[in-house]
Amino acid sequence: MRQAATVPDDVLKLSAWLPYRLFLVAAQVARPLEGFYGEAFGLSQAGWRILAVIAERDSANAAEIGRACALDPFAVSRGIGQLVELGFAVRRSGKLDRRTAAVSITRSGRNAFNRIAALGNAIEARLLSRLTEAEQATLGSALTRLEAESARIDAGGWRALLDDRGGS
Amino acid sequence: MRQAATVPDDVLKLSAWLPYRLFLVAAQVARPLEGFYGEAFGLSQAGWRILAVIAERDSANAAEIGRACALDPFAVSRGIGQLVELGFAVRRSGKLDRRTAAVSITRSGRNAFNRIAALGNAIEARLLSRLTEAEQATLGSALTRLEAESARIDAGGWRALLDDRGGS
DNA sequence: CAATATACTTGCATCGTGCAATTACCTATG
DNA sequence: CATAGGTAATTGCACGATGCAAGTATATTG
Repeated sequence: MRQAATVPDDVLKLSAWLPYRLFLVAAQVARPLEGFYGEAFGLSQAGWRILAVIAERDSANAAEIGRACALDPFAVSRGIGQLVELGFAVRRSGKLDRRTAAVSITRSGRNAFNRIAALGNAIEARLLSRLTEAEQATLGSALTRLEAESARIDAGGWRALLDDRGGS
Repeated sequence: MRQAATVPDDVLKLSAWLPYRLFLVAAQVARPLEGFYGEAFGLSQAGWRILAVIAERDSANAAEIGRACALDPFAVSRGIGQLVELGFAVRRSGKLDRRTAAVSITRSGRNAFNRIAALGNAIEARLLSRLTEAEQATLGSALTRLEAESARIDAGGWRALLDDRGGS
């Protein structure tokens, strides 16, 4: 009964694998929200993210937006285009560097944002209602470190993952 | 100075919004993994998820697979098709109900799975290395409840979110 | 004042996704 | 036991998202 060879230590149970669990919650919660802003405003996911970013700034250029919501320049450009078409944002060419454009939210963009944010907050509240205050605090602090570590993992690529043990 | 009207309680800061934070970690961590199994095996995300599911079962039909990895029947069918083409899975028509097919992993499918799972485990280890044991336990238990609550949110759709206060 | 670099945009080819229609099969009913 | 209706899975097609090459406009540098 040399069964050991058929049970490698590489087992991975999808439903218990941390990245999948995070993905699952994020995906399940994103669907109703996307449904809402899609139907109500014809907004794409990138459009919503960008709208949220410019809602909390006076203005931002494409690079800043991309950094703030993890979108590549192409997606940012198209997302801004969509918001401008919808009348939710305006582009003004940058005063200092005219290759950049200062994007800002319009009044009707802010109205849309407020409606979507209300739903977003309701979703977050539903999730948090299942956690104690202590758990919420722990989760928040843990997520900060997970965000940093996942950014490093992403930056390193898969080749870097196969040999090295642990991190700094 | 009736400024209150211009500062509604609908503010939502993307970078502090729980669903976005979960999404961000999941997405950043998924990219290197997808890069790996995409280049190495020509596998899609659905293909990888299905492979992981049939790796832990003797066989499964499409409906079971879909339930286990949150994929709709179309995606499952196409994912299985891909795995069969790659030689990673075989379909045998179900003995009890011949509308269903019993899908099982092949030897070479398991080889591929083991290689990918090694990477997946490395990623998870990197993430967990940033958390204390206590935090890992709290996160695990919190995620269980978040999974359940997000499933309810998803099932209810966005209309159910706008009026009701709290949950059960 | 070229030459090169940067910020962003556009076009195009490709791929994933959603949905209607289809096939094959099972089950219940008269 | 024929058939009507339901279910599991698949396929075709249309559409939108995504990735990348190339283009435009502007800035910077030697």
